[in-house]
Amino acid sequence: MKPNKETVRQRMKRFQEVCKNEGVRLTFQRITIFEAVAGSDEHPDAETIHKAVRKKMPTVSLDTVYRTLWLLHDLGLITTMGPPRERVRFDANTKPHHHFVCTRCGLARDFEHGEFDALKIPDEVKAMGNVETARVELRGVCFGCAKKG
Amino acid sequence: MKPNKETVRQRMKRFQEVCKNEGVRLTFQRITIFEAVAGSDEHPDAETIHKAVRKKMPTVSLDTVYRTLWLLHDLGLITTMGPPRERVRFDANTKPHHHFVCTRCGLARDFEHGEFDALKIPDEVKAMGNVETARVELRGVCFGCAKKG
DNA sequence: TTAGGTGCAAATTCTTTGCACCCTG
DNA sequence: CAGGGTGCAAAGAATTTGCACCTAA
Repeated sequence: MKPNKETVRQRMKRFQEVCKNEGVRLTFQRITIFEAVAGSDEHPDAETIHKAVRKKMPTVSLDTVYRTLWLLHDLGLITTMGPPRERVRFDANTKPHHHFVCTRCGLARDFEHGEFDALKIPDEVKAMGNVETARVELRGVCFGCAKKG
Repeated sequence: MKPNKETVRQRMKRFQEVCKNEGVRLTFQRITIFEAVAGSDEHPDAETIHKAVRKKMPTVSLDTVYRTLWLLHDLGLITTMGPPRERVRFDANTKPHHHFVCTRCGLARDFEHGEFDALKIPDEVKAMGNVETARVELRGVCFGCAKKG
């Protein structure tokens, strides 16, 4: 489930390239924070990421984590998802993908599915604007929660 | 675009029935707040709703608006959508529907589309849990924003 | 009548900002 | 070495809660 070494390596590489191209400095904080997001598939929120990076970098502040996450977001290196009533959550998977979200525990899992990437846009929507991305969000109860009753 | 009289009437009726069934009291505040959401298609946030209901009910407090909205949500009478980095927005359209969201101005428009309601759930996701709802979110730039450059 | 609902104000929670010092390029 | 980046502390915005009074059923 967790991104494998190779995936993480690719993401780090792209991160470094984009930063160089955009003239964004590669600081220890940014590298460590991006690494944390790139190595997780749990759509962590800012505070979770902060806790994780503190292990390598005990003095990093939460506000730097926020600043860095939104910077990475603006660079197109990570995306966000905001299940209502929860904190914003971050995701280093920038390939087209979709979500399964458990309405009970908040578990959010990515999945890729070519069919969903290629949905035919209804004319009604074409009349609203230019669609750039399509994301399907499937909601339900995960088996973990279902078991607990 | 705006829900027509008949739609609003139906929503109000359902609201009253559900409240009766669930033993939830029909207060002036609740009626007015639900009416405001039911009569809008703009996915207003709590503060927008507060401003709107104040016209009819100048003393209503923002916290009552919040409490009422989440109550309506828990009763299944309204749903929420949370575009990242924005406030939670509410929606009285509980029929299966999907969203077009402008990434520039935040415009969010509902659309119905049978094909999207009936998406075939991938086996991979069936292994995660029981899917209850499927919602497609199309993101792009609306024509209003595209024009402004 | 009476339990549930409301308004007020204060508390929380999450997130952002100003500023002086620091470090990458 | 210069300008972007960081940590700290404090501000801000959105949302929730405690409590005494009020009102729908």
